[in-house]
Amino acid sequence: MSSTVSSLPLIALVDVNNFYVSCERLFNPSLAVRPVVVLSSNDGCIVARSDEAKALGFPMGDPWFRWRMLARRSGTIALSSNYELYGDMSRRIMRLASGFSDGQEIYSIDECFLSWHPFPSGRSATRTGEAIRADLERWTGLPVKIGLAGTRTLAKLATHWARTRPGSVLAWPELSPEEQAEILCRTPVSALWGIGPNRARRLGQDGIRNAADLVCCDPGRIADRFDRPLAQTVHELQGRPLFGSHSSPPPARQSILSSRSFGSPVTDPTLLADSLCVYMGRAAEKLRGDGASALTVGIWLENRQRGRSRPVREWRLQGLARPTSDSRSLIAVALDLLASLHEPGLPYTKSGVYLGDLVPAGAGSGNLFDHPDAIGREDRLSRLVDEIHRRFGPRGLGYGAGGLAHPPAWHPKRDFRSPAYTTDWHHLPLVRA
DNA sequence: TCTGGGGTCCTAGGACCC
DNA sequence: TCTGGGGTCCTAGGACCC
Repeated sequence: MSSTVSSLPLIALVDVNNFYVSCERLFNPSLAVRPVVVLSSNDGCIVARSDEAKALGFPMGDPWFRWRMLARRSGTIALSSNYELYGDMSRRIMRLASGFSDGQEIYSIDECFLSWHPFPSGRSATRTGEAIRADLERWTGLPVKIGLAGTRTLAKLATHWARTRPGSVLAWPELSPEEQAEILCRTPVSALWGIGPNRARRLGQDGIRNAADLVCCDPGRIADRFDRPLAQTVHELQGRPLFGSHSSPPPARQSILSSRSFGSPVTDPTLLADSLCVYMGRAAEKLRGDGASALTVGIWLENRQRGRSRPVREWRLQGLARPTSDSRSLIAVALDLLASLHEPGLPYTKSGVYLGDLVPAGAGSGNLFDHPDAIGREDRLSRLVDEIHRRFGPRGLGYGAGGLAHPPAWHPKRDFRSPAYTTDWHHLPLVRA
């Protein structure tokens, strides 16, 4: 195989290693060589692990209480999620990464796709990846791995194996056919992007166990026997890109959710209302940040009952007469819905809000009965609140339906939280000479 | 008493991702 | 006793229509 890629489109997946743990380690060097896990909101589940913690057997996504004893015995450090820190570090590294290619799509808080169309002929994909990795690490301190390939599914696969490479970079087109075949053989289908436990089990029943088995399949037959998304995965594995075109802008968000589990069960309707106000305030701010308005508002409440494996979740949805992004209007709808949903005495464990049918702000807004000045006033007030949040943080000013206590009684547990090193002056680390 | 066939739209729920 | 949060897409089934 030649050592360079010809003039074909190329996609790179940039993935920060153990992102949450790596963020924590940036500001707390004593974590550097110790096993570390980061817990989800409410200190519920393990959502990130250092390599040392992985080696000890801490699993992803499992409830924390099952692993507390192992943590104590092994000297593993557990930290609550610090989303202010992770969000800020994510913005920094994404902004830097966007400068390396023609196109960028931010896929998650710690991953983005970079694309070239075409990739310059004669240039080495491997060396390009290595240069990006070195710059990102130098500028942010965060360790990354990079996989490059002609399709996203192959770029994902390449990133999965990049950890085994000296420079943490793997360019699929620059591997020999033998190397490619070996990787496909050694990759179980469950490790491929888009194949979860369910599809892996069904494929196994047909004797399709690894990526090498799957890449030989006819996508049409896979679509008939299984489903279309799986057939698309086969297409992509064979090197024909389907997911995301190279030039189209990333699709607009279709819905916004905001929810949290309560630190302890809540029966008081005033506290439920307060939680919905806070979540709707957040969701509406995100909505305005997208330059969008919503036509559907929803809320849900959850209660967990003994003996039931899954919590009971009850929804209420409401269509709006005109699209809006005004926090107060959206909160008013949410509180109306709460009145019809809430059952007195039931101990709720979680609440959430939903904004759907999003349209660009201004589209179809206003009707005969709305005074234009009123719409302008709503908009200016919401944007003023956004500005206050940007300058003074979310506690600077908020919408409330009851509780002013801080932290509110329903607030999730965060017993092991680190400081907001990069977003709060009071949390700046001090260096003593 | 008899009671088709095909289309669309909506919703709930499942599968998957990080 | 203690099980996250925020998304996307697909499918099946019911309601409805002609």
